[in-house]
Amino acid sequence: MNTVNFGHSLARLTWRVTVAAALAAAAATVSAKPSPSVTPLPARAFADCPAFFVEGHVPTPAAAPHLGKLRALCYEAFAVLHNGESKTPVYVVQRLNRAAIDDADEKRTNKFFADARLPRDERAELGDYKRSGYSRGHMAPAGDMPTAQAMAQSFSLANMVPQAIKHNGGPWAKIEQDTRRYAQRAQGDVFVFTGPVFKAGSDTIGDGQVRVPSHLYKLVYDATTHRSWAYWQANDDAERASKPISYEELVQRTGIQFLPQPIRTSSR
DNA sequence: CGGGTTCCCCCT
DNA sequence: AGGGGGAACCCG
Repeated sequence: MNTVNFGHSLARLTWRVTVAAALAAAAATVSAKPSPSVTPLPARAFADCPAFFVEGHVPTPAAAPHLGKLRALCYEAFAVLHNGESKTPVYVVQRLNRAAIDDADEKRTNKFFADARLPRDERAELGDYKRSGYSRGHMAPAGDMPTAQAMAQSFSLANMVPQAIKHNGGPWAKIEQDTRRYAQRAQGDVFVFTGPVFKAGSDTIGDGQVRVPSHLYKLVYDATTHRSWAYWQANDDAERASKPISYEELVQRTGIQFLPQPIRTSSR
């Protein structure tokens, strides 16, 4: 219901969802007061798509509010660390380069779907977003997708957050285009992490209570020049273009160490 | 449920 | 003016 069966071509892909439920159950018995606990990522998280991660480093969020059951999802052109509590990504990661962007000329499909690889109680449904007042905002943008299959996959709600409509089509769209243009002119690989940040007591949409982020970020890391910068935007229709922040500042604000340490990185 | 159409807003 | 990010509505 409200999900998409990709059909034979995708079934052959042998995607695997890395499930951390067993670890979560074990962790729950450890502490009598399991206040904000985070499901530990299994050692083989993203084992099916290691190429999206800088030197194989899988960023793991520190314990924080609204971080629930974490699952690792591999797609053809991006990977999602999904949070079953917020029913959104923690982050979505892409590895872009000139060849990939030169291929990114697929026709936009607009076929949004609930991702059947996630348990029902951990995933957003189409009905949660309908008439919510928010748009279904891509984290890995449709405009970056190099193949028809990747384009279709990008419309998974596991790649979405409830986003202020004017923000999505306004300053955020420009950030996506700027990032795409940068990757097209880059010498080599550019890693991009995109995700939401939630305030305590944030709003939710729909019966499924999909959490509405207060901010969105997009980290760009050029693996050739070792330059990095991050966009940090309020999820608000009144938000305007703003100057990027440093990698270090983004780590402070999110509690997520996106890049392996030690790493040489400088601002743009 | 699929597909097509119409509309909206923002940015270049 | 055109393109890109969407929503909502209609119709088989």
